[in-house]
Amino acid sequence: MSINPNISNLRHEILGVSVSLFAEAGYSGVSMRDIAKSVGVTPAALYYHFPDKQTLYVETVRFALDRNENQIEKALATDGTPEERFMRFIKGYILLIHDDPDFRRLVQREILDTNAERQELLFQTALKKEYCSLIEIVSQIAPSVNAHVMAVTVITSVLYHFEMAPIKRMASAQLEEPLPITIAEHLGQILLYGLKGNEGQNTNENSQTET
Amino acid sequence: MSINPNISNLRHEILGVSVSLFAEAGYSGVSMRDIAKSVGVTPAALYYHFPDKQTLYVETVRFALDRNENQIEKALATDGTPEERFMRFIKGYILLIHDDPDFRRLVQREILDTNAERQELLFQTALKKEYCSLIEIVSQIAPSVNAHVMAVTVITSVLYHFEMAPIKRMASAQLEEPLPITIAEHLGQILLYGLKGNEGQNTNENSQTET
DNA sequence: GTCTATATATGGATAGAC
DNA sequence: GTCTATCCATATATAGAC
Repeated sequence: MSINPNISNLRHEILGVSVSLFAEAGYSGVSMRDIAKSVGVTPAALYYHFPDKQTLYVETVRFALDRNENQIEKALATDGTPEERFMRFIKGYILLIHDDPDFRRLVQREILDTNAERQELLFQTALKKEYCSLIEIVSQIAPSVNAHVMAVTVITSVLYHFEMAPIKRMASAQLEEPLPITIAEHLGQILLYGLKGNEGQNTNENSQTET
Repeated sequence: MSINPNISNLRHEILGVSVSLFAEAGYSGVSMRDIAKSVGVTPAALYYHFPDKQTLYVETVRFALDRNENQIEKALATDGTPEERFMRFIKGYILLIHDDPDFRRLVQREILDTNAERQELLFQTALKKEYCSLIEIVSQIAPSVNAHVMAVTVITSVLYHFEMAPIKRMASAQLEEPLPITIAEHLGQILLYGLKGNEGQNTNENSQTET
């Protein structure tokens, strides 16, 4: 949405290439020379568009967030029943996270990052909305469930699901990876039943199955 | 503890320091100088114990895995009902992942890593056992649930839960972080009910089960 | 086994030509 | 706006003294 046609093409090309490279190797795993080479310019050209590597990196993260903003908005739409919103969130995010692996990995790297300032940027601009929406939805569906644990469970489940694909293949060699929408439906059902099952028994002093 | 007293103390000290540093900043974010400085020796001393940085890194990952082997074995014990095993897995892993944040972050970095060889090492020595155990347990509890989706959901939920702590704090400022055992109980209930709720869908007669 | 000293490569960043 | 050329800090790794 915020793409201004007046702004140089090279700037956008740099950002697009940077998303891939930083997603693949992380901030310190990519040099300005790597980026310049991938774009097909000299390192000096990068410094015309960005004052330093740190700034280029932050702009890269913003760029990756921006290009998924529409999808994110759709997944967070507030119409429908809480159950519908819950499933829409999971489907929307699984698709988003599946379709843009560079975005997914960049977000995962940012979460691992210890730079407080950059983490603040990511959490404020990306994850906070999702988290608060989930808290709201979950509280409506099942007030007695710990909404924080549930929200975190949903976010981690969608955000990291596809990173486990290699394990699936190793455990059952000729397993064909299901379509993302199929995964979303299974995941949504599991988590939705998890919510409702807990709601069934509100007072849990001995909350586990009898042994 | 599998620490062999015959092996040099410095080697172990290097590995211990390396776990922290690599967990914090990743492979390319840590230099041999950084490690040497943290240990209190010169870089040359590192090269007496390890041929190069790559090898030191791989040994560091092994070291971090080894020091948690006992806990992992306990969490994977095969006695008890499937439901008991399921809860034991979640409790054991949440505790392990909570108590050794360096191990947790190192594993997360390895999962993000694109080096196929190193990923194979991690998946074979650490994650495969967990994954296969979960597939087995889940199939016993709820044969009609997609066991792969469920196993991946459980692993991602425990492995990444604590990385979302900053978000929790941002969303509700004075929220006190609950004890790991409390988190494990909530998470276990949600996921166990998710399993059973889905199972109820097909064969609707067992609301109360085994002894 | 650990140090000093150093070879050699690669990193971020800038000046000035065009 | 992009390039050539280069500065300078930092990186991995090794040789040889002790």
